[in-house]
Amino acid sequence: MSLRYALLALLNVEPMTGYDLYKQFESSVGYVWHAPDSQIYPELRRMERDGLLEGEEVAWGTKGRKRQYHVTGAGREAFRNWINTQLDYPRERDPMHLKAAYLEWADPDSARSQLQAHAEHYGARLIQWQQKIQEIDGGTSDMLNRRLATVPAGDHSRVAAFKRFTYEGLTSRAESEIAWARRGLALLDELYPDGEPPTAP
Amino acid sequence: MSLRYALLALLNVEPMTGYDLYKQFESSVGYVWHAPDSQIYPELRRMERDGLLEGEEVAWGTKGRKRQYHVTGAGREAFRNWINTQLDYPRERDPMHLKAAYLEWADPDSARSQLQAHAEHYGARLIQWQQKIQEIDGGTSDMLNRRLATVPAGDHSRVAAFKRFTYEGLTSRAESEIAWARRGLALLDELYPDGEPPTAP
DNA sequence: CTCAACTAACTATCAGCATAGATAGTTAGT
DNA sequence: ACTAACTATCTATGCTGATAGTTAGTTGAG
Repeated sequence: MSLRYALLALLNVEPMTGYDLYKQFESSVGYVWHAPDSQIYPELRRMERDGLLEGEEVAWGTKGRKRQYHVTGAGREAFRNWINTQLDYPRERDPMHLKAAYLEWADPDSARSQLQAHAEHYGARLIQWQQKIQEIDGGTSDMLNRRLATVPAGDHSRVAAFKRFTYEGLTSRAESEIAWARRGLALLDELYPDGEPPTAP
Repeated sequence: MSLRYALLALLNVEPMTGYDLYKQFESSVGYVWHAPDSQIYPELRRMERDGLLEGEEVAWGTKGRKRQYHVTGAGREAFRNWINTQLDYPRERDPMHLKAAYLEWADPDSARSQLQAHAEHYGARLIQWQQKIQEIDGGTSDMLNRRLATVPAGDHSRVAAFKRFTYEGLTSRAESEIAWARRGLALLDELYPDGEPPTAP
């Protein structure tokens, strides 16, 4: 159900086509939320059906047509309603931590490379999210600037603060994952000091 | 696809019925991985069909019957294969962080209570996971003890170390989420010093 | 001019998971 | 003897998301 609200959030800034939204999710916005186009187009149709959006056929080239959606009053209300509603947390289900619990079954070299990959995965995210924070601080965030243009100047700092806050959360999560993976690598060195003992537990 | 391996992990320790496994996921094991019974029973049948498990009808009371599954050689191999395979990370998709990015739309009181709930949610998890660590350290973890009974004494410390490592990761993640939520609450106090300004952005 | 890359939208299929409910037998306490 | 709680298994429905296509028009570089 969150895809709907991610779409509303983006369309609150300005009207867009499904393809525009897809591009957003493929680039910077995708660092917070991602969706494939095969999910976006049908959802937009459902949202229009539900009265949250209104679509409008726009010419594109000579024969081309595209459908641009803008948020309706009901859409804005639904968004505000969502943002004020407590979300319910899913049960735990994390493949990497599940794996970690049974790492004695793994080939030590494989365990090492997987923890290494874990650190690298979050390392890459970390850089992206830190970059976002710098863009926010430097006023060079395209997304944020378009959003700021739609709110009174007095609210600018507030809007920026929440965006920054979001990325802070993501960076500290990434840092915690990296630290964990590093501890895991150290643990492997400790538990398998010499080369590679038999794999079968 | 991870459910399959979570089930194999549990069944590697001892044969169990679908209901036994369901109970495990409902209790302590559920702090790392959860699945409803409606997912477990069909998956067990598929796993038996795929030769990873063998099921056996066991009497239960006078008329009752239950099906107890044990892991086959192919099952153990599949598990070892999984644990040695690099997993691929899903794209970012976190409702709470999505929400946080648009918190200027929220009613400040609602924002506060949601961040409070976020901290409390992870606070509860934190306690559970810390408890697990203490059980591991104190040798009172039922699950771990049954698992240790199946491996040579020389491997005990290793097996325990990986379990502990898993819960360490989960606790530090929880701590990072709690810290983030607290920072959010402080931010709200900063941005809305006096009562509650108009909600509409 | 033409070809590659891009824009735009849509379809199909499948796994995972949530939710809800159905059925039937068992056990323990009153 | 009754009944509540538990054990055991199964089914149905629906949403989300991943993957992998298809179709058609547009734009820009060489």
